[in-house]
Amino acid sequence: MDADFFPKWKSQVKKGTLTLIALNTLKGQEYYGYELIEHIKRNTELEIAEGTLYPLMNRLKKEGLVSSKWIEQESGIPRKYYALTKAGEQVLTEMNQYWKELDKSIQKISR
Amino acid sequence: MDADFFPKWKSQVKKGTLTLIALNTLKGQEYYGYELIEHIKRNTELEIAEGTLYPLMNRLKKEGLVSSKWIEQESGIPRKYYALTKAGEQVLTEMNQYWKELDKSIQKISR
DNA sequence: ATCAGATACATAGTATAACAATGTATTTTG
DNA sequence: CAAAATACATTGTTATACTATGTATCTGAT
Repeated sequence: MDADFFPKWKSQVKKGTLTLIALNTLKGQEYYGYELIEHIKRNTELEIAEGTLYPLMNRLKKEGLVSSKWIEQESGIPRKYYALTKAGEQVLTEMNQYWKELDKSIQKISR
Repeated sequence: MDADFFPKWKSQVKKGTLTLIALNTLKGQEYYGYELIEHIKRNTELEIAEGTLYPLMNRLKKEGLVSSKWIEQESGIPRKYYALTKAGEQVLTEMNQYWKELDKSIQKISR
């Protein structure tokens, strides 16, 4: 038996799930990348590697689901803030609906 | 915008999720591959391609989470039945717990 | 009787996404 | 003053779902 099965499985479950979480987090408030990672870690117990988040946001931007803008800081490194677009909101609604059904199915078969 | 985003996302969400669903389905009852696909399709609205399920079951077998045995049919092609092992039951319990927490987090941030 | 579709297994190749490792640069804290 | 935290980013690796394809048997409709 592979003792690493569970951690590997958790990593696989994140595929897709992280997108859902990131978009939901951006609903109603803008965040910059590093802040998003911290916020998600605190609110979901989920670790997102930086090497996961930045490529993810680039994909979402390319898909038109989020927009981004650089904000200069009075001191320090400028921050790139992400915001949910109209298209992003629409897709997110579909995604949340799908997730709900999925969870319902899993609850049904796992009892 | 990429109109195919949503279908592609759904496919990504299946990564890991299908393992959870397959193992839960095998809890309490044995199924053969083709039957598993049909059963899952009926109970979850989830399509599992055959090219997904058979490699998945082989992985789970290699991990020791399921066992398999061939059952000859009076007529027709023999069927390979899968059963959850003790180790599989234990891991499944962890997985169901993790999923529960994950869903709770998502419900929290998506309101 | 024949042919299409369902049943039942399986594999090879492709695409996608998470992660570790690495890199740059600045600011804060001990 | 050095280490840790902040803040961005990319490259290469790994795991998994899917399409396409292949084999073989059985059932139902014309």
